[in-house]
Amino acid sequence: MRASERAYRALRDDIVEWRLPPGTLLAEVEQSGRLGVSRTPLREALGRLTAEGLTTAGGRGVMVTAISLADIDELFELRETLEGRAAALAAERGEPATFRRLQAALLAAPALVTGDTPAVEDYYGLVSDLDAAIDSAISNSYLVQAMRSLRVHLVRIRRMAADNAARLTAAAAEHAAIAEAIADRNPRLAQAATTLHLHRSLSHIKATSTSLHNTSTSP
Amino acid sequence: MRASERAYRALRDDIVEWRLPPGTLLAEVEQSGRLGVSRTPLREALGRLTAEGLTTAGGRGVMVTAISLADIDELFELRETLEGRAAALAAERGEPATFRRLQAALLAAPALVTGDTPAVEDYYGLVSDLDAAIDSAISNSYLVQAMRSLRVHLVRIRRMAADNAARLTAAAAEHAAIAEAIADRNPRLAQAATTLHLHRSLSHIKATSTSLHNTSTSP
DNA sequence: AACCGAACAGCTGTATACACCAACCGCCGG
DNA sequence: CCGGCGGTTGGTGTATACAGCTGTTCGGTT
Repeated sequence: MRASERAYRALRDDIVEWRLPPGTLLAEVEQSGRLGVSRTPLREALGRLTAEGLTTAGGRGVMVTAISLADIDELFELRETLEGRAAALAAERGEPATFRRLQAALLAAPALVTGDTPAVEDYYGLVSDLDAAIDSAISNSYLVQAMRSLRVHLVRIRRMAADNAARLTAAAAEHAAIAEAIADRNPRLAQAATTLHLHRSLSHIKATSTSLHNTSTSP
Repeated sequence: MRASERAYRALRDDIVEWRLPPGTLLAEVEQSGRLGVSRTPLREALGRLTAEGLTTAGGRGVMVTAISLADIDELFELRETLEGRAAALAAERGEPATFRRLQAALLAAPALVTGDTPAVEDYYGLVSDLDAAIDSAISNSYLVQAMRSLRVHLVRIRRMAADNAARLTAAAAEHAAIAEAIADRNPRLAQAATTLHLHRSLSHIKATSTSLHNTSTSP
C-alpha cells in the first residue's frame, strides 16, 4: 500500500478515535517520524484530512478541529437532508428483497447489544450494511459521496456519546422501520422514518455528550 | 500566492472552461512545465481536483473526467436536495430586507441580458449574490460547503449549454421568485420555487446540450 | 515594570533526485 | 496470422535538500 494512504488512514483513525484530541498540532516532521513515512506523502494525507474538515490548516501547521455542539447541530441538519432524500430514493429504486432481509436482521439486533457478551461491532456492521444497501440502491454517486464525507465526522461524534444498550436497542428498531419503509417502496414513509431516527439520535448525543464536554473542558 | 494554489486555480479554470476537454491526460511533468511550478505543488493541485471529482486518478496519471447526461441528472438530483433545503432554511433564518433587495434587482435583470450590449456577466454576478446571501443566511457551514463543491461542476455544465437571452430572462424571474419567497419568510414556497427553477434549468440544459454532445462524439 | 523590536529557531513551501511500477512495443512461438 | 511475453520507456511515488516565512523570545528602552 502507498505510504500516503497508510499515513492518511492512520491519522484519520487516530482523530476519529480521539487518540488525537481536538487542538492537537500535527507538525509535519513530527508526524512523519511517528508514522515512518516521509514528509511528501504525509503532506498529501494532511491535505486530504483538511479537505474533509477533520483538520484545519491555519498559520503554522494543521490542527485537529474541534467539534462544538453547534457543529453537531449543523452536521445533523445536513445529514437529515441527505439521508432523508437517500431513503426516499432507495424506496423508489431499491430492490425490496434486500431491504426485507435487512429489516429482519435489524429486528433481531437487540439480542446483539444485550446479554453477557455484547457484540456491538456486529450491530454497527448491520447498520453499515443498511447504509451500503441504500447507497447502492439510489445509484447517485454524487449523493453517495456527500453522505460518505459526512460519515467520518459522525463516527467521531459517536465516540463522544455514550452508546448504551437501551439506546442501541431503540436505534435498531428505528433502522428496521427505515428498512421496512424502503422494502414497502414507500418514499415518504422512508424519509419520515429517517427523520425520526436522526432526531432521536441527535437528542441522545446532546443529552450524553454535554457531560463529556464539561469534563473535557475542565482544567 | 502559493504555487500550489496558482496551479490549482489554473487547472480548475482550464477544466471548467473546457480548455482541457474530458479525457485529457494531465501528466505531472508536462503540466508542471506548462504552469511554471514544480511537481510537488502540482501534485497537491491534482489531489484537490481529484477530491472534487473534476479529475480521476486511475492507473497512469490523472484524467479530466467526462460529464455524461446521467451525471447531470445525478448532479441536479443532489442539487435540488441541497438547494431546496437551503432556500427553506434561508426563509426561516434570513434577513428579509436583504432578499427583498435581491428580488428587486433580479426583476430588473432582464434588461441586462437583452439589448445591444448584453451584460451577461453582471447577471451571473446577481445570481452569485443571491447564492451568497442564502449561504450567509442559513449559517450552516457543512451545508454551504456541500453546495460549494457542487457549483464547480455546475459552472462546467453551464458552459456546455447554450444560454440564450430567453432562457436567462426566464431564469431571472425564477430567481426573483425564490428571493421573494425567502423575503416573505415562507420556507415551503422557497423550496418549491427552487425545485421549479432547477427543473426548468435542467430541462433547458438537456434540450440544448444534446446537440453539443452529438457533435463532441462525432468521429 | 511594561512594552517594543530584532534576532533566532522551527516550521512550512518548494524544488529536485532517485526508485519502483505500469503500460506500450516489438519479438517469438504456436 | 494471432496470442503470449519480455525489454524498454515514460510515468508516478517517495525521499531529501534548500529557501522563505512566521511565531517566539530575549534584550533594550521608556
